Amino acid sequence: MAPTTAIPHTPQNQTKAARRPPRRENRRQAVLKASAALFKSKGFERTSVRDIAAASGMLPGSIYFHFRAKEEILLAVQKAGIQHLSDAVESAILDVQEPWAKLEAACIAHMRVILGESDFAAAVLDISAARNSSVWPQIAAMRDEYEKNFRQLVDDLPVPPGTNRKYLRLALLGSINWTHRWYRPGRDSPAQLAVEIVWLFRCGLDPE
Amino acid sequence: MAPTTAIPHTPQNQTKAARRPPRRENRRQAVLKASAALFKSKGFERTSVRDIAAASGMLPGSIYFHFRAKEEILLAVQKAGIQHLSDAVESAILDVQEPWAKLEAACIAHMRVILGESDFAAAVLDISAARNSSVWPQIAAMRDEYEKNFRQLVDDLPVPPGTNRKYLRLALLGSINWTHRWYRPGRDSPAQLAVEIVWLFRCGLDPE
Amino acid sequence: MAPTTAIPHTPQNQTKAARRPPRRENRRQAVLKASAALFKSKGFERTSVRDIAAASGMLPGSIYFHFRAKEEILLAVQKAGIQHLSDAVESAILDVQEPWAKLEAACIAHMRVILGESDFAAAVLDISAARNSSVWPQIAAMRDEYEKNFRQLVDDLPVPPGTNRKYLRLALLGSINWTHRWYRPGRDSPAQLAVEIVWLFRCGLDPE
Amino acid sequence: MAPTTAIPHTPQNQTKAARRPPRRENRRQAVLKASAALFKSKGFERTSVRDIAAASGMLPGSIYFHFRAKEEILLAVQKAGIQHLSDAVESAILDVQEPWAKLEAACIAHMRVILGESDFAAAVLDISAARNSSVWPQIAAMRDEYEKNFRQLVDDLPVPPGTNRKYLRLALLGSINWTHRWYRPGRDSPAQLAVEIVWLFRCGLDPE
DNA sequence: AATGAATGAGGCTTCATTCAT
DNA sequence: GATGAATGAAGCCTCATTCAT
Repeated sequence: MAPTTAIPHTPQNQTKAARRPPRRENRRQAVLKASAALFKSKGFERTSVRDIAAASGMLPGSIYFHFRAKEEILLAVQKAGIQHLSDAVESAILDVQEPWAKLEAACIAHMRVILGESDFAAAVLDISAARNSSVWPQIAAMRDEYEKNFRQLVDDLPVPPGTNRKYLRLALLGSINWTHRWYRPGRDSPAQLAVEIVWLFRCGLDPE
Repeated sequence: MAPTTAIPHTPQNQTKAARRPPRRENRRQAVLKASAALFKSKGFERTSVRDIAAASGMLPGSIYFHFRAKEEILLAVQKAGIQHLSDAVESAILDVQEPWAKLEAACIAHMRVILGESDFAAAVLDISAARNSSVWPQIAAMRDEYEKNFRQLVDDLPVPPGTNRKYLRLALLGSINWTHRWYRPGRDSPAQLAVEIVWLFRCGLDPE
Repeated sequence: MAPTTAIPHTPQNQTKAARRPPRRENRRQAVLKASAALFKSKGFERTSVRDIAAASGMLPGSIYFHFRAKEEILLAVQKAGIQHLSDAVESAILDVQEPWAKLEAACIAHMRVILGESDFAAAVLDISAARNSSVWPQIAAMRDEYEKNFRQLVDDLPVPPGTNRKYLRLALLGSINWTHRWYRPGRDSPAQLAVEIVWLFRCGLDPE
Repeated sequence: MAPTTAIPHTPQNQTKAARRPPRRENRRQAVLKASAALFKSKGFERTSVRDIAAASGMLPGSIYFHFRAKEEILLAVQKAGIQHLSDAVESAILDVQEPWAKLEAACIAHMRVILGESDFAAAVLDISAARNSSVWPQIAAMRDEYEKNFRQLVDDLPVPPGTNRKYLRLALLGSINWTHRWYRPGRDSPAQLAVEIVWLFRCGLDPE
């Protein structure tokens, strides 16, 4: 008991061990946020480390205290973007049971992120810088891991026998991800778009 | 036969008008071909003018006899790629009348090009370098022009009333273009893939 | 005796003077040892303060508690290396009287150190970093001081009149120091090498 | 015959093929010369590519038209230095027959170069930058090749049976090369120094 | 005594581009 | 038509050092 009454006077001590890392982590996050925004607007290759430093309120050399190389920033941005997507999708499907509803919920969550304001998600969709970088293997692994969610969702769908589920999944993902090339906020929300697209796949068009 | 006897008197003129331009054009095409291949494998930004020159059998300075700037090469590559697509699609739908068959023919042609060996088409699908370049407006205009084909094809489709044809078109294009991110030559040919995807949109999945 | 009775009242003083400095001195020695090893294997310029810190189990900033600048580490390493040599030579010649035997003893001691495992001595022989540093004057002074030993030894030698003792000394030192560029532990020990070399100078080769 | 009368009007053509390379070669030599001087006075690591460019009358980027990397300049400087030595020694011993005289001639030539004004030879003797560079294997090979000359010269010497010729050679080379650490132009010339040193090895000191 | 974080200058190198020849 | 040589800006990154804590 004595200790517990003695320590309250020095709350810094307790928080020091808990706050220091956050400090560093904050700066790191600042770099990532600035980088994601720059990557989105100018592309990875056209963004210089100087740009990133300036946007993060640092000097160029300081970036290298937090990241070993420019490509490690790319990796971290991609990781964060995929994590955003993953978190959103997983929490969206948590309480949904019916297969089509579950898929729809996942698509809505996915699309809300990629069409939302997250610069991170935008970075995920621009694959070309990632594919040509030295960290592509790691990025590809994370992407695959994320796509497993959709594989499961599509596999659970009640579809006519003979349906190629792989093509179905990839066609759906293509339709959905392609939206970020043309979508502009306006009449329809990302969620409505998701619903429409899932509906297209579900019901088809042929009136006959 | 007559020409061969008539022309010999002005050999320079003829060679100037008939041989030089081809020669120059040949070199230009060589640069474009090499560039498209390099852009495909390394990306635009990671391809240097030196790389292009080396792959074209020239020295760096010589490139500038054919193009005013690196980004003009990008523009020309994109133009050629879109032209390939356009030619293929237009000739494919020429003799087809039925709307769904016509769309299918277009998709098959489109997909054959983008999944084929044309480095030019691959360059077209990597939008990010183009979007961040100074020639993006011109590239965007060409892409739009090409997509008009598909707008027409989708508009001619007999679909249930209330169908959002814009979303349908974009979803279809998304599914189709997305293939170049995952397709590997093997069991199914690009044409079969196109058929499958169009079928998905046409018939839907819901067994009920 | 008086001091020992006066001090017990201030135990802090004693521990401060007797315990803390050793601790600090230990860390300092650790830095020097790590530095000597790194300088030997990578050279002074290619060794970063970070390298030294890591090899000493510290962080970069901590080095500066013990040394004001990287070049002061170089100075300290050189000083330690020369001290090793000096101690070895002085104790080796202590009980030897005969001039040639005395020189031989010195050479054996010298060569044992420079061909031994002391990273410090190796640092001494790599003159180029030292010569280009800002602490070169101090280093040069220490080297000169050490070489005085050999000057004395050579001056005491009974040699034919007309012999240029300066050249003799420098030729001998050259032969001896050069060994560290080619010697590899094996058949002959450093001491045997020293004996051979001194013998060469003493007896000459010309059979006539 | 006709051609020979037609061509004189364009003498540039002929010289173009013969002068262009020299032009490039001249600039390359300028870089090497400036580099050797800078390496001698500041050391390789403390010499920046900017320094070299400035001393060669170029901009930093231009250096890389002539050399692929800073270390390739080091390699070229070392190569030139060793070539100087090799040429000097080979031509010096060409007409000498008697073994001791031949060795002496070689030593004189060698020492004239290393104590002369050639910045290249000075670079050769500063081994530490070379040893820590990535081009060390190539440099080491060239050095070995050069030292073979001396191996031959020492092997041809008439010496008492039991003499270790390897140690003899290395001791002699040590004495000779060490001079560049202490020699200052003055009373004795490099050649006189060489004679004295060879004499030391030949005749020994022991008056008995 | 030591550390974490940052600094800012400077390192080597690449690059698109130019231009006399 | 093409080349060789150079340019100069900018690229990524490392480094010795500092300083509040």
